[in-house]
Amino acid sequence: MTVVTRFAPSPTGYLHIGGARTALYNWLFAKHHAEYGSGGRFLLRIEDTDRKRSTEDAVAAILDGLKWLGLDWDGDAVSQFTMAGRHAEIARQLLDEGNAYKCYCSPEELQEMRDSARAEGRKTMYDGRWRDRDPADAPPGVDPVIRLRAPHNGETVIPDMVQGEVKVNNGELDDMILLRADGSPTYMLAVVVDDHDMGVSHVIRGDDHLTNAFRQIQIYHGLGWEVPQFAHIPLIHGADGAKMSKRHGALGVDAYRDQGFLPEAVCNYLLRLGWSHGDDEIIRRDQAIEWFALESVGKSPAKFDVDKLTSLNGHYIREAEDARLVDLVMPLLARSLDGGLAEDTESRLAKGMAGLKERAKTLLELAESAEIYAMTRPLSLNEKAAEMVEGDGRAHLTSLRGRLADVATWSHEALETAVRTYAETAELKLGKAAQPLRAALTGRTVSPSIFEVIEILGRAEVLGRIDDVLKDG
RNA sequence: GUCCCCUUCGUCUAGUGGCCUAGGACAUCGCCCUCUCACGGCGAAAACACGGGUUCGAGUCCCGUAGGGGACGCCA
Repeated sequence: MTVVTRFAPSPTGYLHIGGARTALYNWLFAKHHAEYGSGGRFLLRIEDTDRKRSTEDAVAAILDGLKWLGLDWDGDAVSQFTMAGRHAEIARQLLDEGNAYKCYCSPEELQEMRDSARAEGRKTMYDGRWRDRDPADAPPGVDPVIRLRAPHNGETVIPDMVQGEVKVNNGELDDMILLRADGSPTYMLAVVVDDHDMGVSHVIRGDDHLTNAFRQIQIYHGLGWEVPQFAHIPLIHGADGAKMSKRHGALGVDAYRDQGFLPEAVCNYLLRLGWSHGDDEIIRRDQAIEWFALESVGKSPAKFDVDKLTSLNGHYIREAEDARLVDLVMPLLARSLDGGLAEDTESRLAKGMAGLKERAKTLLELAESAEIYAMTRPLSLNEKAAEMVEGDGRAHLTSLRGRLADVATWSHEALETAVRTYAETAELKLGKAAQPLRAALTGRTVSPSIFEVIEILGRAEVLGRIDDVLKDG
């Protein structure tokens, strides 16, 4: 049997990190079955029935986020709103079959019902006052809502692939609204109908939907439809232990992109947040597809830890192709240097990327360290670097300038030999000579191997940068 | 308040009754490597929420307590 999963975000904002993980798990589960089972498809449905809160921008942001993460969906994204007619038709069917009824309560009346129930410590449920009332009693001029005639006795159980069997007494559940007074479907009805119509076999979503599943199962039963497999994955919590919500500082995936994270790092991190495969930490996508199973999803919520994401990101940066990193860094450099890039920045970066990427944990750090190849003369030295080219440092620099000018073959081996020879003759530790050089050539006290930097910058630029420093002061 | 769920190092987790003196990863701290910073290597510190059972034996099973979370909309 083919596995069909779906990701069903409501377009009220960006794709936040929790949603991204839900999408990842759905995608992985479908891909796993596509490659190792008897087929799998991953669908995308935009839950835009709330017209007031849904926006085009949000839809675009969500699609963008998924694409950035590399989570491609099968077929076109489905707009739930466009299915409203179908939803109403099903509500009508339920009504005709006696599994639903019209309720003429006003929103105010319901609010009172809830308020007094809570005040008295009772469950805040609809009391079913129109469940068996004669429709002839309907107040004139009031558009009714349609409610499900839910069972009052027995229990409803969710066989959940992550949470196990979760049960509730039907007495705890009230008759939910399926169709609003204006004829539009509620979320509960719409999800069930759409999942059924789209042939969804596995509903993998956040744990905050677990209690919704009870009600949805009742709708499936009312319709006589087969209930899909459920898998409610634990939520991601913020540092304070509460659910990561948008108003809680949860960031959109675009924010992580802007902070210099690679999509593969974000995916790897998200995958490991709540799921594990023994002691494995670095898990490439193809490996994830092979290994992913709902059985190994944990049951407890996890806190988001940027440090670990950052560490993973450093790993993936080191592993990334140099050319790709150059492409990612160039626009960042253009921005930070305000367009004033050295002419051969790109070719220098191509040569220097191997040394650069080893030292960066984010693309932002990478771009910052890459500035040494992009800046035009004269460089401005930071405070510590400026100190380093004073006094002894200045003297060494002067000597070193001469030695470098005389190096026959401009290779980092020959350059290193030249500098080492100088240090030995002057009876210096290599660092005493290397640091002033680094300061003069990069304006900083930290950089890739200074010999590599010298080679890449080229003789003219190197001598020029040294002269700039020796000139002033 | 009611219902549902969760509980192993600071964090993510391994662990499915004996292999646990509880393993790995991130973070932290030391040492090594070293032209700086990283990377890498080695090492340290760090956890089974608590209380009862069941069992020859419990981190692993059961019950309770505490703590945390989620859901209780004509939102999704």
